Amino acid sequence: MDRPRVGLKDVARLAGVSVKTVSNVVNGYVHVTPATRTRVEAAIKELNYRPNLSARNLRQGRTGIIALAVPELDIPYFAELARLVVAAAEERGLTVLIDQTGASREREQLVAEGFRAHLIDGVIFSPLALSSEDLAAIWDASPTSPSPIPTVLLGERVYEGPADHLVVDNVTAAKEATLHLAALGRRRIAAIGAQDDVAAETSRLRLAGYRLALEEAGLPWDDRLVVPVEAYHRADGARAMARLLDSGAAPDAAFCFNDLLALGALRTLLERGRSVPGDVALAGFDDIEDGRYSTPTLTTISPDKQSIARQAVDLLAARMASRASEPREIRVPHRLVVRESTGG
Amino acid sequence: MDRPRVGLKDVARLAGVSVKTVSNVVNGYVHVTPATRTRVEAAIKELNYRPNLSARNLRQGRTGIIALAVPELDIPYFAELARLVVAAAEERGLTVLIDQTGASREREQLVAEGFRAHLIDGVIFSPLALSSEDLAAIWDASPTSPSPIPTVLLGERVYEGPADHLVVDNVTAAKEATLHLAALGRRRIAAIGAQDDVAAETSRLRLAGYRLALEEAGLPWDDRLVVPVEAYHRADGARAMARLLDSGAAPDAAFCFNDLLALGALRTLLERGRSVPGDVALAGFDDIEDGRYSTPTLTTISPDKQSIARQAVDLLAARMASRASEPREIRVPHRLVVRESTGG
DNA sequence: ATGAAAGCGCTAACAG
DNA sequence: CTGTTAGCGCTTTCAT
Repeated sequence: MDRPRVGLKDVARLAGVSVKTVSNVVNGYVHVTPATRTRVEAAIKELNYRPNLSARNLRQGRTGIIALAVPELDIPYFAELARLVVAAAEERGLTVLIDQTGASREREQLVAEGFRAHLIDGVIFSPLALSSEDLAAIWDASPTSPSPIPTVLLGERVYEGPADHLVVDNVTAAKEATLHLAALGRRRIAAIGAQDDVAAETSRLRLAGYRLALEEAGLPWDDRLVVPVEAYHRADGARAMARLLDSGAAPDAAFCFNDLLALGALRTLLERGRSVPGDVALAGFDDIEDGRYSTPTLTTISPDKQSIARQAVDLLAARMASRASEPREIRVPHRLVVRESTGG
Repeated sequence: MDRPRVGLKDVARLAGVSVKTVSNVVNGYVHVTPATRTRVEAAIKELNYRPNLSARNLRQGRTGIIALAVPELDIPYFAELARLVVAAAEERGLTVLIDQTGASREREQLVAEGFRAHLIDGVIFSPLALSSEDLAAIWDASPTSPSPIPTVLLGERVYEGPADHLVVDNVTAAKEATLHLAALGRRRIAAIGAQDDVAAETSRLRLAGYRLALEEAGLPWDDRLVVPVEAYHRADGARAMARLLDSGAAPDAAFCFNDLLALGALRTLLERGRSVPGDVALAGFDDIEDGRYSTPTLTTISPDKQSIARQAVDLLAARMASRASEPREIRVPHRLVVRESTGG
């Protein structure tokens, strides 16, 4: 019951041609007589031949596999992104291997180092725990070390190195969201999602946008309204809002640094009998599906994920093709989507 | 700026040993003098050597990669499952390649046929569109064809063939959920998630459980309360509930065949000013995170996903090791989790 | 404990 | 248009 190993040679023998011809047929080369082509195809079918990808990869020096490194698959934003990236890659004949880093610095370092070198041709990387310094340390390492694996970085401009960046304008977007809350007449706008970690670039930028918005709206900065979180999950948002309410300095609005935090905060508010947006208006970031079906539906910043996925794959493909191109930075559009949680 | 290709040979030369010795060191074989081992390791580090996995795979005839084939990653149930499977596989030194079938029959057929043969050693497969007949057609095909790729099937017992099954007792679970609703005194319990498709085994089984529960509770069957859906997304649940309400034959409870449908239905109910569970009690299936943070929180059937993931990988590993084992069927435990949507 | 050499299945030169 | 042949980088006998 062992799987019979059938190779090009076997097909060639059966079809009465050479391996080269079979190879040509398999790879869809043009210069093959229809007659031989048919014969070869019949033989392939009869033997149920499958090309051995390992061998092909070995020969060609590439695998056609790219990695998508994300913190966690069950964060809806990354799940949605993953689906889109896989689809975009498929159109280009690339296979995607998804790597979950768990937002761990160690795992992310491995990814950046290209620990699966020779298995993957490139990586689309959404770093969370890694700082700019970490990346620099890895990529600028020793001059004798191989040049880094072709990489496209998602989310922030974290490193001035040989990688393309696909960035969302976090500062502007956060500012827009906060200004929207201010425009509703809210005066005590909380920010949920601050992070102490030096590597938390996203958090820093969104906080900066929040701060700018306060200034522009003429609202005072209040430390008690800025709530740090450990991670960007629903549970963290729920806890953060509970802390705010318990502190006595209750807000009348909150800008949450992602939708999951907002959904957690929403749960806490409703659980405690507050109305949204009546008592507290809520805005998030990411535009995940959940926010379109929660009650109230969630106002959010919507980055163009479709565009992120497509361009990430395009950039990576280009970079894999010609190793030596200049690093490019592409700004991804976003828009504020107003829904019920801010009375839209 | 081309990546210098460094191979075993280069390391061997630098360390002043043979390739075999380097290979031994890399693979952690025992019979190596500490002295040589150190020397080799230094050389590896200096050259930044990475073993070429394609070559290793070619030689060994296996890749250490398994596929997880699921309909869509941004269905939270599958995202959660994917995370767990990836983690479990990693513990066993396996890499997971996630395949999105989009619930398309064609794509699922490819997976079952092992279209990435020689790249993946086995597959954990959650078929949705494929019928038992489809699988039989593929696997029993011709006697000359190679034996199918080691496969573990998730979800239903779809095929009496050389694959292991990891099944949730859908009938019993659906019955439990429906009986729970009946026990609340609800008389007009809707079923959301019926599917016409012959291949929709899940739907059929959950519907069967619903029917059994009605009988046991002495409730009449009412066709108008059984709502078909196209897919198992929030939007379908929302539409289904809208249809129910518009039909005039409004239910006082609904068993939704998954949590996403329930969340969609919930949205419609709240949007139209109905109270949950006051006017309509709601139960789902899957126990995804969302249901723990919705308002009201969602009563649901919780299959042990951790156990599914772990056992799927274990079964697959065993099957890959010895091709000829008897197909096994393992029942995964589930429990009813009562939350606010049924007044828990 | 280490070395030499064969060959996994494929593609890319190069012939014919 | 098709055939022959040489490796891709690694593991694995078989020697030593």
